[in-house]
Amino acid sequence: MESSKPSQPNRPEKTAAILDGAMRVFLEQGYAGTTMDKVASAAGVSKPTVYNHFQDKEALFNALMEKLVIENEWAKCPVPLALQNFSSEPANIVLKRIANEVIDKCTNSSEQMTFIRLVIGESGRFPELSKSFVTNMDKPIIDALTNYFASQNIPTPEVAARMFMGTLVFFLMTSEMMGGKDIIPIERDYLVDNLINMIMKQSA
Amino acid sequence: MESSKPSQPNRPEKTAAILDGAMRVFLEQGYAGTTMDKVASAAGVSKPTVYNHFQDKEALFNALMEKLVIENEWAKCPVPLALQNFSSEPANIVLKRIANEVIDKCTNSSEQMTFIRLVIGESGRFPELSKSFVTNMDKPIIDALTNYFASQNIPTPEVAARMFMGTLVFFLMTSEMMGGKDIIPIERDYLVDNLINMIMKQSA
DNA sequence: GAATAACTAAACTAAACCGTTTAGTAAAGT
DNA sequence: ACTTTACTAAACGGTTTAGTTTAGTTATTC
Repeated sequence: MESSKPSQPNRPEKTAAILDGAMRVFLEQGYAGTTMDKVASAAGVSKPTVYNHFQDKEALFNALMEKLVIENEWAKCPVPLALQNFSSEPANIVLKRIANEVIDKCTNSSEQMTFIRLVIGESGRFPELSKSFVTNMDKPIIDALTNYFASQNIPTPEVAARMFMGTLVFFLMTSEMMGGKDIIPIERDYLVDNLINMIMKQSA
Repeated sequence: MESSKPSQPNRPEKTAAILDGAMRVFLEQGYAGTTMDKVASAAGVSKPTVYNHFQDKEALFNALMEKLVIENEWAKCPVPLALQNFSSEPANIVLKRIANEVIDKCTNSSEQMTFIRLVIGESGRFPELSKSFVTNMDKPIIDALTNYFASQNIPTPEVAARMFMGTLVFFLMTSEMMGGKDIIPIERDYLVDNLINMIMKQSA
């Protein structure tokens, strides 16, 4: 007779393969457009194995998104690290590099954009997911920027941090995500340079 | 024998009823969560009638979204109108009223938020929809703000307009749409006042 | 009063999909 | 050799859904 916990983790490498396949399908097709057959096929795994590792489609989706949110390179790499290591450089140089890294991360890999689209699109049905996104992605960036602006004697650093990120996010959303590049065009460097200028003028 | 166009518009009031019912269901359930039975029921109409007025689910969705985008009160009401009629008042008063109207429009009616969520969430599958959104919603607002900031001698009015809207949109997205009100809290008036302050300081 | 146009209610078709089951395989331990 | 564990391939059951069909109703018009 088996012990009362039959749901022992199976082969961990299979779990990883399933999550990897699920990532590709979910990011490409959205939640509703994803079928468990496609996930199994993309993972190189049989469908029952998927159900041995995850209870159902929703549990798989939640596990995947949690993983993507937590170990996302976006939150790990650019902003908090850049602000702690290079804060001896001039502020406009530091900020410009950060802005360009944020923009590049989104424009170069379409996965980043698709991921955010998915989080927003499903934030009605999966409110915990979007909260986790804010906690693990937005909050570290806003906190790091706020501290940095405070160290640069910007009078209202929380506001400056939100203006900085807000302007970049709005630019990315309208230009890239929603295909508005040619509808309300603006040169990227022109926007970034003047955004930084406007904020940094406050410290003088 | 009927003329070669059998698809004459049926009773227009039925068309309106279908669009109205479809609006409620689509905004509440999203594209995938919406069934044509629910639409027919919400519209007080039989399912074949839905299909007599619209070719299929996708055509109905497109027609509805096009209508919502074009005749949206958001694009009609606050920004362009406010800027043309009251531009004799002090700039910080005008901008504060606009900011509050934009925020109120989104926080008071959950439909506005759900609508935007839907547009973003489906912008992968319906790219024309999001482009239409940018054209009819973002562009008029950005253009009006740009002209206004130019009239107030702000040096880079296009950038200021994007900072203004970007900060508000970022605030609404993180706080309201993604449930981050308590995760990265900021007082609304504090944000709006200092956002306007920062921008208007540029004209001096 | 017959014909027509727009509609309704309800049943139906065809396909998709979630999740399960069945039967069987490969590898490891005992 | 026997059992157990983790898996595969394929089929299946039940549900949901887009879209259609059928039969009948209301209202208008000729």
